[in-house]
Amino acid sequence: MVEDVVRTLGFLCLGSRLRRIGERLQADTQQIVDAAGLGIQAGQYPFLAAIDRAGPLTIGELAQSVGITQPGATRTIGQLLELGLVDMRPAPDDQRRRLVSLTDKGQELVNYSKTTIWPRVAAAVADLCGDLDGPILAQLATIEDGLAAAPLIRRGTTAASRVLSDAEQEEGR
Amino acid sequence: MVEDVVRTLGFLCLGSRLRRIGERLQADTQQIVDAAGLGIQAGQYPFLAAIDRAGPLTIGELAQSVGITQPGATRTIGQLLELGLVDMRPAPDDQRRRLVSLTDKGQELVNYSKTTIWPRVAAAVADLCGDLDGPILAQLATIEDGLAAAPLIRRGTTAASRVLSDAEQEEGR
DNA sequence: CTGAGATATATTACACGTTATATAACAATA
DNA sequence: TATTGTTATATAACGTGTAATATATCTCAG
Repeated sequence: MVEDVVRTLGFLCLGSRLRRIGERLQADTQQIVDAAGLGIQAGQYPFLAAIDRAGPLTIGELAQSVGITQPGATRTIGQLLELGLVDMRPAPDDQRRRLVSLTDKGQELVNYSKTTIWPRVAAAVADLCGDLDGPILAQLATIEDGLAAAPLIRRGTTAASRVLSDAEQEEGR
Repeated sequence: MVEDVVRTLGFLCLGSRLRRIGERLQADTQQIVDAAGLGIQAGQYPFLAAIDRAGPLTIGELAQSVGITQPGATRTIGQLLELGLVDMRPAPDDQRRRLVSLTDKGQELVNYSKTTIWPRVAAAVADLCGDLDGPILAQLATIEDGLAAAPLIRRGTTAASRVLSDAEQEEGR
């Protein structure tokens, strides 16, 4: 077996490692989403969730809200337009801004996801790392080992509804 | 100010969030590397470090070692070949395998980086999150806030040598 | 020793992030 | 009001990960 250098090098490779774990988590999440038969990418959800929470948002606000750059937001919103999940029209007061809102179809998808997929994913992730504590490198090692032992799709199918609100509290610090 | 949904949604978006932070860390690391005037990408370092630690490795072993897929390893090694930092030749016993080793130039770069850049980066990251403890979501929030307050390049220029060995111990659990 | 399957690497196409820059609309001042 | 600068979005080019597949080499059963 070969040494995992990214893991061995600790803080030096923390960036690579976070990215790597994040990609793995997203891929695992995609499996759960796909299993529900919705034709959507997991990475598109934060955009829908942002509009669902805050009401119609401009491209720039969406970019800020999901934490990526504006061209990335423009592209993803383009995809969601194609899928008929969102609608875009110029803001009435400023023709430069484009207000993006959920279509009925988009709102339905969000409502459905909120009751089924999202709690399921949150519960699986919580099962993976919800009770962890301690230095970050140790937690990451546990998460990596945990994912190797059992992917998200085989985790946490119970107590799902509890988890979302916990997450929000967490952030409220 | 717009709400950060990825942060708000907690475990549900942990994948996106880890990726986002990882990308940010890597971009910050690149600044430090660039400041040293070496014409190398931060993401290429793990490959060099892997060979430096284990001796010549095949493409497949490198992929495993760095934790990416084989096509990614093939591409990065291609770049390092272009840069003259590594050498590749078929394994003597199996013509399918390609053994990748450091050139003199590559070894020099590693030796130099080991004494200057790597401790610098590790120290900056340790300064950012070395003393953190507690649930992972809280730690991530602190890291995000910390990066916003002061990027890596403005962190941890002292006590650098200590950090690398600590990281290795950490992993030894 | 030959043909079938397995394995290692290379190639291709794609996903999704970035930076840099173009374009359109707004704001302000000479 | 015409010009000049700023702001919002779109587009282009690129980086670096992935999955799917082609190609070359090895292994082994018949």
